[in-house]
Amino acid sequence: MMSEKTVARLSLYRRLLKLFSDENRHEVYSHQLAEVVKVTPAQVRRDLMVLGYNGIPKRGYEVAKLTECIDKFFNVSKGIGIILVGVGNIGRAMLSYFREGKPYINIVAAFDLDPDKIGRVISGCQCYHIESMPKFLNDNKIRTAILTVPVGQAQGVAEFLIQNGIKGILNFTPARLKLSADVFVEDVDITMHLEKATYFSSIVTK
Amino acid sequence: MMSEKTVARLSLYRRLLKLFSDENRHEVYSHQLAEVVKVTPAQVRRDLMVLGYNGIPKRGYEVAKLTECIDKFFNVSKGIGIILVGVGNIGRAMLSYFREGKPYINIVAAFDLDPDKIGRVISGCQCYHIESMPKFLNDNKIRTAILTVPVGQAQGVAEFLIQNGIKGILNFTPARLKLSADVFVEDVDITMHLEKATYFSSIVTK
DNA sequence: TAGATTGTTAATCGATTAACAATC
DNA sequence: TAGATTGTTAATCGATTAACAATC
Repeated sequence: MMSEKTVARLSLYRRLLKLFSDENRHEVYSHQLAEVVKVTPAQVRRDLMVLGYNGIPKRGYEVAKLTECIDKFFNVSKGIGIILVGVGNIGRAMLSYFREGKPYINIVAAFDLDPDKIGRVISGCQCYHIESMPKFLNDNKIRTAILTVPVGQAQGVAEFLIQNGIKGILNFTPARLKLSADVFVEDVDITMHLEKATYFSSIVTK
Repeated sequence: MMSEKTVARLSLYRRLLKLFSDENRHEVYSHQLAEVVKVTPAQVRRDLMVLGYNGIPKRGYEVAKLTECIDKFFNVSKGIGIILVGVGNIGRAMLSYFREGKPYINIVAAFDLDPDKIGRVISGCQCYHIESMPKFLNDNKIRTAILTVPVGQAQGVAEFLIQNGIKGILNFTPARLKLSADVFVEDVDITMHLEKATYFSSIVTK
């Protein structure tokens, strides 16, 4: 089983490789990736080993082939469809964010309760009533959802999601979801991140 | 020096304590906090030890006093002012998010380049031209900034921020900032989080 | 008292790094 | 060849947990 940190780093390497590719660089060394991601070159080599693609001593890794391997690891070719639940401020920001320049992950539908939002197209994404979600998920074989509902509704909506086949949730609410162990929850706890930033910015006086 | 993880957990404990307080619970055990945060009770006790407030065997921790200690740890009493740079979709979402129910952290000003935004009040926050930032930071002794500019401008704006006294950045851009070591950067890498969620939701079939 | 929880340390665990033979 | 980088493992490091005496 792949560690969460390795997966997170592979996502970063992927982005860096795109930059190298844009600059027409054909090879990259482990220490070049390591510098940006702030790990040792050995760690990078270790991460890349799991992809089953080998670098060449003295030449490094071929940018194109390595990109292909990481894309394969993340199943890019399939084109991943996800849904978003809760079209509030953060929900709309995410619809806009993932509309641009994320070619393989697409938010294919948004769901809400607010009659003002239902039926509208927001940042290119159709907004439906949450009641129509079960049928939608079943028809489209969606496994991942972005959760941007108000905190009080988070647990209930999350349970509703997994009842309908969702296996992974990107949780932007501050709620700590209690769900069965076979569901993956990635928390993005914005308040916590900001409290960390304010805490450390006040003590780094030195 | 406090570990980042400990600070992150203290932020979570703080929120949980507020919930306990709302329920009129006066005491809390380490294992009750541990369950929600998904660590062992020993870890919770260890985290709380650093606050210099002791629990009582058999009775646990007093919710009110413990809250007070964590608030003190995060310097709540001071009322922390932060700024936001880049009033795009995510920037506006953050302005709205931190306007509600975050009593001690306030976004006191937003900055942008877009003439359409400058001079407006967005989610209760005044929007200024980025040129007026140095004076504002100096007058108001701000140390923390939320960075929500387009990725291509992130590094430049971040350098501008630290030139003007910012010591901590909450970075919502996918850029990996290269800054001096005495600046704290908290990355919120949304694409990476989503890629993690999609990866793990596709392999938890079991 | 008996039983449960605390503060605290030693042991454990897992992730990271140093190191090095192999290789281009 | 000489020098640099790779794949890989043993050593290191730091964070977490188990364990237990002290305590209410």
